[in-house]
Amino acid sequence: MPELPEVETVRRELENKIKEKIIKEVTIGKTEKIIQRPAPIKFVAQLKDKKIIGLNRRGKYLIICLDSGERLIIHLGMTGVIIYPYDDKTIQLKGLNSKHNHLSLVFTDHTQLVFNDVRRFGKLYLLSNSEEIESINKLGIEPLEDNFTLEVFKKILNSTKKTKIKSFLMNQTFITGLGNIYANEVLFRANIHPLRSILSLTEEEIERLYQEIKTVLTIAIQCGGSTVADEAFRNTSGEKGSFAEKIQVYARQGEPCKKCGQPIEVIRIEGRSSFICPRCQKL
DNA sequence: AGCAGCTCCTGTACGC
DNA sequence: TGCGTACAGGAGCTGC
Repeated sequence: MPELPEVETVRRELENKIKEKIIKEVTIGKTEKIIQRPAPIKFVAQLKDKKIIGLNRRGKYLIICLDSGERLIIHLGMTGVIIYPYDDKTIQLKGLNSKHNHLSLVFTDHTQLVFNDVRRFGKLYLLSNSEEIESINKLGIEPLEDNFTLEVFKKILNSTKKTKIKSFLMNQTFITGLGNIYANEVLFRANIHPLRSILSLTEEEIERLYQEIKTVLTIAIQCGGSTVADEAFRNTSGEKGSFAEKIQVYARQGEPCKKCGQPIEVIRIEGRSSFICPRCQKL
């Protein structure tokens, strides 16, 4: 699923490709629920004739800035993909079906950008320059920004001591950008069991955790994101990222731990699969 | 406060 | 072969 590194990969690629382009035509799919606001008719009308001046990211949200001061905000959900330049024939080769296209932007140079999302967990917003949304306002700190220091990390941990560490990492209001794959990887690499409470963590473990959050996300961005078996992450050209090869625990149940050889186990935490090495990550 | 459990959704994998 | 079912999970929600 797209987490911070995947969204950042899309942002970087897309920024080079679509900056300065002017939207000529806007088409939305039948599933209008994906458009959170404004109402679909207004959403389409307001995008028309706008020029793209830059792309930002906040957590897992992609923010496309327009010359009008408005922002087109995209959350990829589980299976959302942005394809540019879009071509009806070639997307099938990438394993995508055009019936799941939910937004299409045709630019004045006749190239096309498409947002495709099979499971429809993605969300689209078009906000005026002053408009804000709660889901972004409440997001926590960006783990790759300079202000995410060890001291700040400890302070955030201190605000919610009883929470289990996996829940903490997955909760976007503390640190934003980690999803199930990277939360699993970070905990494995730091040798910490996902059910450990924050209160139980030693100073050393907290430091390892801090380092691994930054390391894992940085490596993943360098790899252009990840793609695992059931997951459809593609960059904007439809290519798969290469972080998948570096994954240590996610979806490896039954396979030997890459550190000690013990079979990886899977447990469910808050409805999500957690993959652990029972020897390296003790409760 | 924290968490279990449910919802949204479709494609894939599996058992019979 | 085909049908039913479980599963994948980001985020928002209810309710204990």
